Amino acid sequence: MATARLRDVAERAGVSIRTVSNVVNGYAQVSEETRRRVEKAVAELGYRPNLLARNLKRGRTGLLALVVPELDVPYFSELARAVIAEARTYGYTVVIDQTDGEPDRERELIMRGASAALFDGVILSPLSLSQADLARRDGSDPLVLLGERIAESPYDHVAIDNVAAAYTATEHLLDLGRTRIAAVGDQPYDTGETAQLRTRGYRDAHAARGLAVDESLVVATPRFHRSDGAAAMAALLDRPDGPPDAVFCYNDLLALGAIRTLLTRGLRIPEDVAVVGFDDIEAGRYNTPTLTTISPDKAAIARLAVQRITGRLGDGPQQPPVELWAPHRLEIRESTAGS
Amino acid sequence: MATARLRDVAERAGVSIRTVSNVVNGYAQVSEETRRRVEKAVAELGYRPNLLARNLKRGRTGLLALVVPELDVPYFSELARAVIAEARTYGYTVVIDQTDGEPDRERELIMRGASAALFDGVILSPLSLSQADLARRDGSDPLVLLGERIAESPYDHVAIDNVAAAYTATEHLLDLGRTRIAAVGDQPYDTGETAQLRTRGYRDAHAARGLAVDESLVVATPRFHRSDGAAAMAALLDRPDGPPDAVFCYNDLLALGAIRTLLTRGLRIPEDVAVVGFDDIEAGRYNTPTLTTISPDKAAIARLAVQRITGRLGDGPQQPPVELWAPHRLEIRESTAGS
DNA sequence: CTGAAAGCGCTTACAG
DNA sequence: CTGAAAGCGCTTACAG
Repeated sequence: MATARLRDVAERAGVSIRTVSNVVNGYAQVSEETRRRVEKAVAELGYRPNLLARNLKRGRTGLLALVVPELDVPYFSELARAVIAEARTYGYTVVIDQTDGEPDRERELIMRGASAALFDGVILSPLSLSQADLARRDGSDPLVLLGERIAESPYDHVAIDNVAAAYTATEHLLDLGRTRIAAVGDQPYDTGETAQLRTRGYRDAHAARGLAVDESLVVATPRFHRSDGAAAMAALLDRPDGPPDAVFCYNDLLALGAIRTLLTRGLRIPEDVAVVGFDDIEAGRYNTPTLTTISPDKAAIARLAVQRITGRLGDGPQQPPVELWAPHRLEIRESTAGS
Repeated sequence: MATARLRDVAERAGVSIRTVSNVVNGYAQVSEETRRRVEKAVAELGYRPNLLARNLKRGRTGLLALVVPELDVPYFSELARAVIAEARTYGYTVVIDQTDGEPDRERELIMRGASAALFDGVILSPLSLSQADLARRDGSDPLVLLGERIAESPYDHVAIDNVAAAYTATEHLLDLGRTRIAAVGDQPYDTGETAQLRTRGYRDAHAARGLAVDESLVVATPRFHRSDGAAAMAALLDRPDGPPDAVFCYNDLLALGAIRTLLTRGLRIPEDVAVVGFDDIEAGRYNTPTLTTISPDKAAIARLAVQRITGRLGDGPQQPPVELWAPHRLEIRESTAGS
């Protein structure tokens, strides 16, 4: 009974399945009397259309997949909110998938999502799939990547300018007169492209003022969690040459972890150590001290990504892949400006 | 070309579609030579099985939906992580949907999810759908609800004991000698059932000691966000009779918002005001002060919910709906214990 | 306004 | 080991 089909409804109502389909979908004109009979049968049988069958026939599902590494990293959940809102304006429902950065899962999802008809399109924020991996695919899937196009890639990319953002963040610290600025969150390996771009911005800002970078102040972290930031900060404080006077963390979570360590050790923020984060998550706005951060325009990222996906869904001529840039700005708060 | 079908592969390889299906799914024995031909054709055509068609035929999708009000509320994203992990052990992929608490969306999702074949089952954390609403459905869907069964309901429920948890939290504050304990997060309306249970626990703890509750200290908040907690705390501080000496917030986000307000106003935590939250999200563990909170066993919630869903998916005899309880405990940290 | 029928792309008894 | 064929539950020209 949980599985009444169109045919069952038709039989019960004494009409053809075509007619049932018409009333269920609100198509065409159906006589009042027939409609009533059909609706009665639908109710009695508890009929609900099988979406798999409908989608198979229609050739679309109305579903967009958003694939992110970690949902409990606020940047991603906040981005998800923006994507969901944007997709709805196009009539799409978004369904979210978390990969935990496992390459197999990321691969599986772009396969099953983009080209296996389950989803009409996918927006992927790759973590363990390097840009090079992605460049190997043929690009015919409705897939938009979040993050700069580093290697040549056959897909659309939506990103903020990480080098420029990191440059701005570092410059802000330099403007404050800080001279020993640590950079926390480098990822000097294949899939750490975004982190590497931020490191580049950090270096460029120093170079622009003729300042040398103390390489020991550039610290790598395995992931971008609070615990990584706390641990990195602890290591920085334990250095024989004393603590840095500022820290640029590659995301807000790292910064929040670092702040916890600083406060626990009795250091003052920003007097002793100024801290800048990246992402502008809500937690940073309610932390004490509130967190200075780079704020990427998440709504813009969502808008560009969804637009690009839906644009590829029609039958129009396929456009060549592009790289789209969303704006960002520096949000100055207590962790660098005092209260 | 993006849409090569089984038939195309079969033609190219010069075999029947049955054979192609066999090699694609790794079924049966296929001669080395045939397999090679088929694999070559698959690669050349870039063939990937249409999952919609496969699922329609197989009668299952391997997809579980987790429907939550807000993904950027850390409790839900942390819960999502647990559900995803648990579901994987059963071979299920979970796909997440955010309703923003809109009743229409919650309704749509349980319709399309549970009984429209897109998902094999759904785990729903209802916000705007009251228990009464849910009780009206027929219960034949593979649907598990998160939250206590308040009204009679035909579905399985998985929850923690909110009354007991709130009782424990309040008792902890009373044990500290606090006498004016505010409760922040009441929702005295139809869909605020969980909040109301927490208020009941708060009252019971007072009653158990023969203490009267100052009704003006029970404050409602529209939602459970940091901003709501900050605003509620500000209002509490502005009272003519002075601030409370403790606050029990119905989730950690409210507590974090309240703490921000307290710190901004120059009050000391816990000396002037002790704060207890609910949920045990990561942010509370890195906040300064770290947050005392009720820690629901999210892994247990996930385990029970997924088990229950998968249990309903087989062909076995259907069991009557049950109410399952996950454990919780009080996690004492700096916001009540000092540092 | 409504029927009979083809077909979306698969899987899988049934034969051989 | 492999084919020919039915059917999962829909939608939708094509007729009438």
